Amino acid sequence: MLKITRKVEYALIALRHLQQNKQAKLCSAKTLSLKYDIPQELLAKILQKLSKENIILSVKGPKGGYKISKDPNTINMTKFFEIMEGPMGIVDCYFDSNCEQLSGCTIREPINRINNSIRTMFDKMTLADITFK
Amino acid sequence: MLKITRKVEYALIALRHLQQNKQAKLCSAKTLSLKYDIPQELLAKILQKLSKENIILSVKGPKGGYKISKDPNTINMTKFFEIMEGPMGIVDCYFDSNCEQLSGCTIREPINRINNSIRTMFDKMTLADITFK
DNA sequence: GCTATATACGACTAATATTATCGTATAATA
DNA sequence: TATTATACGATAATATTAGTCGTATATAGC
Repeated sequence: MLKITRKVEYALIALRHLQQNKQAKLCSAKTLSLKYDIPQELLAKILQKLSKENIILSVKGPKGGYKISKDPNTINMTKFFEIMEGPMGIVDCYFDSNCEQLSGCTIREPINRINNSIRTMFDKMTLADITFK
Repeated sequence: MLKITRKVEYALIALRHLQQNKQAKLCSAKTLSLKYDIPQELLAKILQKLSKENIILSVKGPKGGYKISKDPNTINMTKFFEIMEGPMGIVDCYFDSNCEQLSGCTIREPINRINNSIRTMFDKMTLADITFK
């Protein structure tokens, strides 16, 4: 429980690399997958998602690849997690209105307090805290 | 990601009930499962685990059941989560020394900082924050 | 223009983890 | 001794996550 997924791990490793190894230089999915032993197709998809959200920039063709396109200090971890995996919460009830427990659930309020605490914590952290420090 | 499991949810709902409905009175797994629409066998196992850890007390036989046996103010959420699901961390690397990435992993330090933040947060919360408030 | 290399992306399969059920044993009440 | 309850290991069902495959598109270099 309370685990980040490998997708998120891979994304962070890749972003850290892109951040630290000269912002100007392009780096391909293949290069990263070999260097960090990450399945290439999977990493490619992750990078595509990050590119779609303009966190990194992609260039097609030979000599193509990815590079950082946004200051990682400007992206907080809540946003990053939600880009990677959708709405973040330790339970789904806030987003999933189909929960058949909803009416009888007795722990929604306390759970939401925990949710908010976690959110607040991640709101205060930025990608740079992970990719640079 | 970062979700609590249903086992934990069920445990919290049951504990809240036991806590609020007269500490002295025994309550069976069946009663709770009917009231909160939780699969009986599953709930029973959860209660057995809590009983093994002396958070609740179990009594066998007809008229048997469970009741709170420890002040929920004395059990912090880190301990509770670890009773329910084992070691808590947003990644396994701290516990799983088999991670083949370990040597090359570049995000262990920042990830551990997040881990510690979450732990610290849950260390400060007690079961009573959920079962009573 | 052609070839090689790279991103883009949807569909699919495999692996793993979670959730739930079943069977059987034991204890205690009446 | 019949009934009701906990104890617990084994297994089945389901959901989630991880990884693969096929195809399309862009572009650099020859």
